[in-house]
Amino acid sequence: MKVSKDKVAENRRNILAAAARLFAERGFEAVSLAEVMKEAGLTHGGFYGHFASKEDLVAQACAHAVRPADEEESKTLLEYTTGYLSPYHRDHRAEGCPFAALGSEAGRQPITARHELTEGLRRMIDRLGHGAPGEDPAERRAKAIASFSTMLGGLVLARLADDPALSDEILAASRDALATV
Amino acid sequence: MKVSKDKVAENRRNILAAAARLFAERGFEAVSLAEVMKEAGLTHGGFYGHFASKEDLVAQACAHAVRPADEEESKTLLEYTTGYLSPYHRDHRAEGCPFAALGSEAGRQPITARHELTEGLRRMIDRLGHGAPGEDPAERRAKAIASFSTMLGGLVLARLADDPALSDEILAASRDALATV
DNA sequence: TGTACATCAGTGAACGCGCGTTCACTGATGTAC
DNA sequence: TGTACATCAGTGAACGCGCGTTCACTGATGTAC
Repeated sequence: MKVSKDKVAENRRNILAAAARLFAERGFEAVSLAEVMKEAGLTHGGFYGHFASKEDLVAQACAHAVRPADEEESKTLLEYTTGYLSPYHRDHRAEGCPFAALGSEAGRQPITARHELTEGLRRMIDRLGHGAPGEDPAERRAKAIASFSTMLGGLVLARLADDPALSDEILAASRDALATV
Repeated sequence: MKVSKDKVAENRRNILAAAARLFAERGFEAVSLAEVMKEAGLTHGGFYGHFASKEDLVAQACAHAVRPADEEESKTLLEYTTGYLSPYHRDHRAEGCPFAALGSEAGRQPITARHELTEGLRRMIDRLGHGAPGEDPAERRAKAIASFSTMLGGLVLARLADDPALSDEILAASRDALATV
């Protein structure tokens, strides 16, 4: 049955949100289109009315995942770091940083998805740069990049470790290193 | 046809090496068992004579990928950093660091694979800690962990970025930050 | 040392299954009058 | 504003395909004598 234009737009947003969540949780390949549609409250046949292919969904879900968050603009780098390298963030992949959730897979995705993620990464670097300490913009930008590398790597390693003590130690060591930047 | 015991052992090593290479290049799920066996010079039917399942192969390939490299033991942390955050390493995923190639997927793998990777991570931290500067072992260890986080994150982001200039900038900023530790 | 044969690593066809994708159909929407 | 009907978003069965896995078979290995 046909649905209203508003409902169509809402369905599309739901599909993107469901895809972004599921991809972050289980990876691009492990999630089927049927699962995404079910999570969005629809049946799988309607998918191709919204997207051209799974590859298209992956790219648009990446764009959705890295879209500007509006708030948090005024956080300092250090404040951001503490929340990023927290046990809560480590344990909640689906609602966390998409770069940490999908980072190593992202490099092998089609250029469309990589491009969306790269644009998101630029915004992230700019945002962190505004809250970073340093004499001139170039120094602040370099600090933002290096700090984000440490955050991302620390979170990925903390999620990888199957020993909670080691995992906590990785979070703490990465946090402490960033506290002295 | 039956083959000699030596050949069986060699075949097994070839399967593990092929799997580790292909997994690092394309991820665990995108690589089929038939591809692994073909790369190892065998046909797919023989797979189950060596491994119980794909999950078993994934775990053992992880163990293979993070096995101690014997050499490089005496490198300083800074020397290691330079090679790690190099364009060559970024552009050669298959022969590079398995944590960077598979990091974000690894956290969602079965516990068997995560355990092998965690053991490899412990060895990596110990090795880097020996070459790290610092007053006492605890300080050197913390430095090794934070530095490896920066290396891993920097490499993952450099591989993700579809803009070569941004990618190079990420490598350089991460390298420079580690040079002053 | 030489021979006879049981063992078993590897082969390749076959399996069931879930995937991405397609399509005829349904029925609410929204436009033309 | 009210009615008639063309449009089209969503449904669910169906498709071909490649996957992980199984298995009857082959023939070189390596052991028993």
